[in-house]
Amino acid sequence: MPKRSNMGPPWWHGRFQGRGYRITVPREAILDVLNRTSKHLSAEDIYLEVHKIYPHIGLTTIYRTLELLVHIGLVFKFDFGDGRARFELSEGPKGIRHHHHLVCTNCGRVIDYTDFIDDEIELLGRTEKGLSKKFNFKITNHLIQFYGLCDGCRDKK
Amino acid sequence: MPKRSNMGPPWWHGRFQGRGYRITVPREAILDVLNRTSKHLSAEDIYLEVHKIYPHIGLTTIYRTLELLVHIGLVFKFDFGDGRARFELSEGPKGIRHHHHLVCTNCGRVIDYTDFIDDEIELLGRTEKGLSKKFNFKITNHLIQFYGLCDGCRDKK
DNA sequence: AATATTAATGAAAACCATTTTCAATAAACT
DNA sequence: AGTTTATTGAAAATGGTTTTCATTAATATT
Repeated sequence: MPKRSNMGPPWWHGRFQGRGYRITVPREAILDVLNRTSKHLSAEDIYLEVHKIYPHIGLTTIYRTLELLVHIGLVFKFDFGDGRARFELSEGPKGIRHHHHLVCTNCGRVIDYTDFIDDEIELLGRTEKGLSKKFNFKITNHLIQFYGLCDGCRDKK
Repeated sequence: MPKRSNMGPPWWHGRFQGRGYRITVPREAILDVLNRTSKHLSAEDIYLEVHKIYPHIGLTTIYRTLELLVHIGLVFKFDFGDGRARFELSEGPKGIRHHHHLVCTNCGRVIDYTDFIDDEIELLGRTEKGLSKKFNFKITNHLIQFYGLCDGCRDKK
């Protein structure tokens, strides 16, 4: 249930208006779902969640909206190698929920970690600046993932 | 043309034998293609390349072999967001060809960079050690990608 | 070297996440 | 309220990847 309460329009409205994009019920519902979770949701996960409240919203709209949200930088799309994309609200490196992933290549488990983020941020800051300059590339986000065998899988092999 | 010349069996044989995996013509051909390029090849790219020399080898075998190679850690699978996976021979952070990617979210261009790798290695070493200990995770590889707009795309928007 | 064992292969079909099509709907502007 | 045009939903299409199954060939055994 998207709760707008009484503190004016949600923070994301500005990202739509002025670019020709419209604020619609499905879009608000999807952002709301993403905003409430810290999990890595697939398009279908989001569909099922949205469906509970708005049964008429179709999976196609979920995909289209996610594509838009990724495009305007509100959402980040991940690939953990299981054939379906995952989505999270994107927060820059300074965001409170910013984290990276540890992916088990055997069972597919994904662990979020926030440790060492400070060191990483410092390095990433330098790297981004350097790359940005060298390649005239405007960097908007980054992805760091470690792969290996998780606690449960490392001994079984 | 897989060239084995005269210096004994290729370095990867040891990764197959002893684990019950067999050394076959398709597998050698695929590794050979990957070994000769520095591009990011899709399964189909590899198929077409292999097909020039071994026209009877099918796409199915390419997929199966790549899956195996990824599983035993010889190959790394990337996702650049265009709906098809890319493969590269995996080299650890110290490998001569080790690099990271800059991905343009507008046109899909991928730039390899090796700059700042030294700094990264130092940080990654620490991070890996810490994460490995904290989560009892055996880290075998990592992925670092920056996203943004490339030289050609940044102004057009 | 011949045979037995079983992993690997190829062709076709199946799979399934994602995208496209197109007519109907509903934001935002006048 | 009326107009414009972005957005939506349902169904069909797409296309990379996986599965099936009978055949072939790499390795082990004799």
